[in-house]
Amino acid sequence: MKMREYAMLAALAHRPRSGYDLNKWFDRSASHFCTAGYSSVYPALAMFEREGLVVHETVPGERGPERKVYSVTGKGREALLGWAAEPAADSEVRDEQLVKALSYGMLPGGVALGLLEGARARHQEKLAYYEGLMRGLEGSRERGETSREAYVGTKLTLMRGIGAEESYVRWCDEAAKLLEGAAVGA
Amino acid sequence: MKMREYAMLAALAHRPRSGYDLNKWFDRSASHFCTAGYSSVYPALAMFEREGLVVHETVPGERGPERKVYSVTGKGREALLGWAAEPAADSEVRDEQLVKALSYGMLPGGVALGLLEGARARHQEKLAYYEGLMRGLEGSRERGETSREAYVGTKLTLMRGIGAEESYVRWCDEAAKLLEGAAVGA
DNA sequence: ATAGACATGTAAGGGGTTACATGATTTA
DNA sequence: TAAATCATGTAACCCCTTACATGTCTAT
Repeated sequence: MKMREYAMLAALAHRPRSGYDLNKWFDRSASHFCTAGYSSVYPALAMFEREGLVVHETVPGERGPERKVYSVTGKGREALLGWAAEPAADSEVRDEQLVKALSYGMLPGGVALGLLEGARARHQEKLAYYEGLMRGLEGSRERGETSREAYVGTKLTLMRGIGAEESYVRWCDEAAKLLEGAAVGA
Repeated sequence: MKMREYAMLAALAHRPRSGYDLNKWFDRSASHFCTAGYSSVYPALAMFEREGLVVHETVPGERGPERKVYSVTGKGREALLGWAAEPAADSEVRDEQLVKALSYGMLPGGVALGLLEGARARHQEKLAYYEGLMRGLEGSRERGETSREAYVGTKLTLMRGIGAEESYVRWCDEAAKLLEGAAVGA
């Protein structure tokens, strides 16, 4: 089983969810370390159920059609924790910005600076987004809506998201400084 | 054309290289933002040549068989710079460590702490590696072995590599602190 | 002579993204 | 009544990784 499947299992361990919810979770809360679309989620859920890692309950949708809400079984939790207790593989990053940055020294003056400014704004925005999620998590924990296990797991990923974006914003600033200093005409 | 191909073009613009060199460059200097193996590199090089983006010169290998050394043409440089001047897509990260961290609150005490220690060591090591590359780059620039364009491009990626690893090490420390405070028995 | 680095490629298989397909419910 | 959100799935294609295939040169 791949990382992505374990991510789903972990999200279900934090709280029972439907495939639709899982997809939203990937989009809104996990996209900075793992992604998935419907075509990964639904087949995975079916497989989990065949293997006895999850069970589902059909619930009438509050605002929409019927939902299949999945929860992890004891077996599923065991599989998850056995995997989580092993050392992790190196993380993989594909960053187009850095590939473009390889050529920033060849671009006419100012162009790269503009691109860095845009990148800075996008990362600053993401930073604010994760900070918002963090406030939401703390609130939900205080109101007793979130278990200690789920709180710790989610907080860890949000801390990383925030740290990563702060670090990226800093890079944008330092990169701009370097380009200003190294400008062709300077 | 995809990001990975432009990365190759940029590396060739910094300095002419063979497919073998390109592969080493991906492994040693670009793996923190873009990866590629032989089976991407050689077909891409052949395609670049068909499109007139690069030309190659066959050079007797100094310690080994013959090498095909590729350089970018004017057309290749144009294609590269045209692409580099466009805003970049969001970076994609696949971080198994964070997926495992989702379950750290469910792991028996101490286990997660041990995993974080191991992760910290690996990232600290990478940090030292990038710092070494940075020293090498500065030396090579001072000795006039590297053009200003190549220096700026490479420096930008190394700055990012260093910042990203520093930030990851910090996360490992903060995560450990959180787990110590939130331990089941605490 | 054998291991290891140098060097260039091809083939196959699996996983993941994108697009497709369908339908219910609510809100404007 | 149209758009947006809710909700569950399938199919096809592409890319990427892994493995395969071959050969040279140097150093031990």
